[in-house]
Amino acid sequence: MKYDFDLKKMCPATYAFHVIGGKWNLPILAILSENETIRYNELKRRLHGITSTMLTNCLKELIDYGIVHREQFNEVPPRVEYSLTPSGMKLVPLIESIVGWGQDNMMSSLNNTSSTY
Amino acid sequence: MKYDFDLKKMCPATYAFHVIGGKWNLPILAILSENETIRYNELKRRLHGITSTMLTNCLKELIDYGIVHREQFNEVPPRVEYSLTPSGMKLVPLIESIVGWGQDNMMSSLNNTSSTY
DNA sequence: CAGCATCCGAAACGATACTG
DNA sequence: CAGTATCGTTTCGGATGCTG
Repeated sequence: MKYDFDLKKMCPATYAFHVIGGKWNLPILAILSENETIRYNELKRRLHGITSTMLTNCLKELIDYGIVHREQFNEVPPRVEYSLTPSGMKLVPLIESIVGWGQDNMMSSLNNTSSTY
Repeated sequence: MKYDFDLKKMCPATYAFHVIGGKWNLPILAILSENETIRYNELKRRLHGITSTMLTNCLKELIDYGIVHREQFNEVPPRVEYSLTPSGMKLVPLIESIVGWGQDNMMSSLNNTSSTY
C-alpha cells in the first residue's frame, strides 16, 4: 500500500503531525526508542490495551512514513522484528521536548494559585 | 466549561499532543505566533476553510489549556482579540522543530534527488 | 507467532441557519 | 462582529473471529 495522499501537496506540518498523531503512534515510538529491536507480540504486550488490528495498522503507517523498519525472518514459528529507522531516531528527542513542555504546562494549569504567567 | 477529563490522570504526552493535535489547532497557533493579537474574524479569514463552529471550539480548547488568551472589549460592534500566552509561545519553537523534521523526512521519503523546496 | 477481514460505536469534523 | 444551535458526515479506534 502506498500513501493515501500526494506527499508533494502535503504541508510538512500536516505530514509531521500525522506521523506522531493518533492514539498509538506515540506510545509505539516510545517503546521502539527503548529497544534496539522488538517483536510484534512483545510490542503488543507492552502497549497495554492495543488490539492486533490497531497495532498492525499503525506499524504499516509508520513503515510507509519511513519511521519504522520491519524485518521478517522466515522461520517457524514466524518472527518479525521492528525497529526505528535513523529518521525515526531523529524524531525521538523532538517528541520528548514537546512532552516536557506538556509536563510543565499541565502543572501550571493545575495550580493557578500563583499566576506566574 | 472545564476539562472533559481529569488532568491529574492524564499522561503529559497525551496532553501535549491533544493540545497540538486536531485539524486546526496547529494552523491557529501558527497564525497567532505571527501576530501579537488578532481578532476573531481576521483569524477566521486566514484559516481558509474553517467554520465558525470549529474555530470557536478550537479556541475554547486552547484557552482552557492555557495556550491562548482571549480579551473581550465591550464595544459596539463587539471586538475580541486573541493572542498566545507565554506558555503558548514556549510551544512554538518546539513545534517548529517537529515541522522541520517533517520537511526533511518528506524529502527523503519522496526521493533522493535534490529538490529546492 | 504475526497478522487480516469484517462490522460497529464514538468522536471529530463540517454545513447551515440563526442571535446578542 | 463574534459567536451559538442543530444536525449530518466522515474518520478513528476497537471487538471479534479467522488464517498461513
